Amino acid sequence: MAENDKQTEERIFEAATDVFIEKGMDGARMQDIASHAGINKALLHYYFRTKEQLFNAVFEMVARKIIKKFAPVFDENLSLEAKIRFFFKEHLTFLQENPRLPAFFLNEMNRNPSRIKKILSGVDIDKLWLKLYSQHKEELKNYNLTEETMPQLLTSIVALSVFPFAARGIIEGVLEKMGIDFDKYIETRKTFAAEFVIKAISRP
Amino acid sequence: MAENDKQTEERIFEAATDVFIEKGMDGARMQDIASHAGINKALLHYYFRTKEQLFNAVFEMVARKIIKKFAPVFDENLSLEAKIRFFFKEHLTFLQENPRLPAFFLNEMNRNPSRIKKILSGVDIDKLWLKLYSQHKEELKNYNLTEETMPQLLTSIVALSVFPFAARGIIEGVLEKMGIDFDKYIETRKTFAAEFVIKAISRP
DNA sequence: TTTACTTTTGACCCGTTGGTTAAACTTTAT
DNA sequence: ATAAAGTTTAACCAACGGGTCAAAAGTAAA
Repeated sequence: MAENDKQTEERIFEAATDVFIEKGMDGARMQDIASHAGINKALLHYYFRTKEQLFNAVFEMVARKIIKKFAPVFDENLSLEAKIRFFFKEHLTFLQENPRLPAFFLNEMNRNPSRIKKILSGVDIDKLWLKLYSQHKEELKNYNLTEETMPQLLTSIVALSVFPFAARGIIEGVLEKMGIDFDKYIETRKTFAAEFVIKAISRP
Repeated sequence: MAENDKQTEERIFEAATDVFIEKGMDGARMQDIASHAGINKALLHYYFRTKEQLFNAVFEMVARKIIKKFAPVFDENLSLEAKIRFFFKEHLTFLQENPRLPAFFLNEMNRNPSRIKKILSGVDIDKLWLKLYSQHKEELKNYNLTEETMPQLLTSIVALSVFPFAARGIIEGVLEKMGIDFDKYIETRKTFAAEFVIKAISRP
């Protein structure tokens, strides 16, 4: 039973994840989730009392998954340049496997800004920030970067990786018109973005 | 009457724009729009038969507004570097005045990908692309950029400008934790992003 | 002032949707 | 075997939400 339990609850959770990511909280229908899981709507409410609760469970899992993907950058013992290359390769591969995550996450974040604090409270951003900064203090000086420009640099790096998926529809449409394949474009991007950033921060 | 007509219809349109941008198509309620416009729900349907129709009107207007902001870059007679600086200043200022546009636009685009073709069909992307490329053929050669890397470069530029607003919630939250103001961050970004890109494409 | 027309409204309709309930069915423990 | 506990279902409910309608209010021309 604990067996079957897990199975049913997990089936529900996976179905919910799929539907919520595709349609968003507002667009998703409980009946749709139930059908996807191959069960009754009442059973859905038996495992997750309300739509809100179910959504929260899914969203938190997605948030954890996303944040986890940023962590290695702080741990790996690599030079700054190597870290940048490492990040784009790893992160873009992750997004290739989960192409709808950025749009879903960003949208739900905007829909309900109060989540931000909750998610951010779980991570000591400032600590990580300082850690990264002190790890590469020497290099950064070499690159002519101050502590002040760190937010600009880091958001730029994330932007270059995430944006193509957040705006996938339009980008795919534009690329298509010029005979370029999106997957190929992303593959190229893994190295392009890294070299782009490295060159941008290098001394002339 | 034609006077009052315009007034009412315009009030409705503006109210609809506000509500749709804030809540999205799925989250918006006709009653909410009516209240915002200070009118009856029936009157709403008198001017715009259905929710879909009203939404389409709003969305098309937003799309035009956004696309219009990209056009000048192709027309201005400036060097590539000047164009890059011009773009970031102009575009980020535009987004400061319309901070919710990116999230709304991207989300609705993902929700209904068929819009993409319709919007893209209105613009000769490939022509503009070539125009931009031929305008700066000499410089690009100088910068060591080929025609192949143009998509990577252009999407990167857009990403650096749009992403901070598409992910505003999170970025604002992170910045806040380190005592940085979002508006200040954007102000800094106008020059940072431009210099970042210019340096990235410059020869060593 | 009457007539013809447009604009605005309150009341109503009805399909959808999140959520409930009571009973049937399974499993586990005694 | 049987009682107790957990699991699953069909049927149901209330309210929400887009959309309609007929009548009232306003406007302009004859």
